Amino acid sequence: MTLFLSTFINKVDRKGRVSVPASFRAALADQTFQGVVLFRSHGHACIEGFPQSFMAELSDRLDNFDLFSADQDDLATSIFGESVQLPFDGDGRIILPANIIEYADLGEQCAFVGMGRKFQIWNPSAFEARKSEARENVKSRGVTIPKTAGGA
Amino acid sequence: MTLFLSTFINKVDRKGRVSVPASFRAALADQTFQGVVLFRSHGHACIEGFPQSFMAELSDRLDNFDLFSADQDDLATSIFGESVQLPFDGDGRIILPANIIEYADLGEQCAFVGMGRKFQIWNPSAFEARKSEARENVKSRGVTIPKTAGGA
DNA sequence: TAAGAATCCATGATATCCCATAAATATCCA
DNA sequence: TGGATATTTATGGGATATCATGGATTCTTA
Repeated sequence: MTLFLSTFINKVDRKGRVSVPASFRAALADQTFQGVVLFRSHGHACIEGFPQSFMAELSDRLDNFDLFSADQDDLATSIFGESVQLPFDGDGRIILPANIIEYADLGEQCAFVGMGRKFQIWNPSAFEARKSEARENVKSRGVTIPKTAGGA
Repeated sequence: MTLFLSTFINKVDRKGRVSVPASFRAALADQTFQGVVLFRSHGHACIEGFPQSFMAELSDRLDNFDLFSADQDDLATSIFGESVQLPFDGDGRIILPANIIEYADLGEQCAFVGMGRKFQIWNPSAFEARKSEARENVKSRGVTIPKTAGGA
């Protein structure tokens, strides 16, 4: 199992610690770096989470932009420049930095949302809204999954 | 045999456990992940069930989208965020999460309905109603099965 | 030496594993 | 072919391990 699936709501304690769901940890077990990489999402008030090994692929994908384009520069800055690498403690928890908590408006709880090869961290009630929005978009815009390469 | 066929009604015990029909398990025997992936159906008050490999395929296809595009995000949220991955215990049972039981209104029993490459889980009496509805629709609208992909 | 981090330990809840039973099915052998 | 014996299944219950969580203790380092 290597995919991040399902949604888990865990508690953020007074120290900013939160358990990464056990199944997410299992999906990260084969990594050399035992932990996650987080950065603030561009499109939403949430946090993007990746395995450390996936960051290399992200970099490759960014190279498909023109090397000196404004877009490439912006993305690289906001992703690599702002990402944080958070190791698990002995009990599978990470400590969320203050700016992350603030950006995603995380309170006592946060939602870990599986997105396949990555995941997101949300304020639970904000995610509820996001969930219906996503479902609505898929339906109304008729978004489908392309069979092979070449999708939008 | 790799298809889910026929309908089986099994008991949901006090712990929320239910046996996956043996023939369904046989259809999943070649998988690396020994278990099923479930999510709430959009069209009906039932649960959709898939082999985990199906999710892996979806993930591969999603990789054709730009990583942070709105479409990718919407699809990943509504597909992966809302699914759950349930492993078999030693006796071929799974534990149904509370929100799944609630959504499909499952009581003491549930019906596993083979649908070919996927299956559905229903409240048995709700499924009886659904069955006659489906048969009626097929008859009145003269629905048929197209020869290959991309039919009518 | 005080503030913040990292590590360690305790605990209840829950999932996982293991075994027992009974019914249904399959298998075997005279 | 008949009938006795194995296997497989679905189901229930209890023991055990895991997980999320909170708090305490040790370690850094400013």
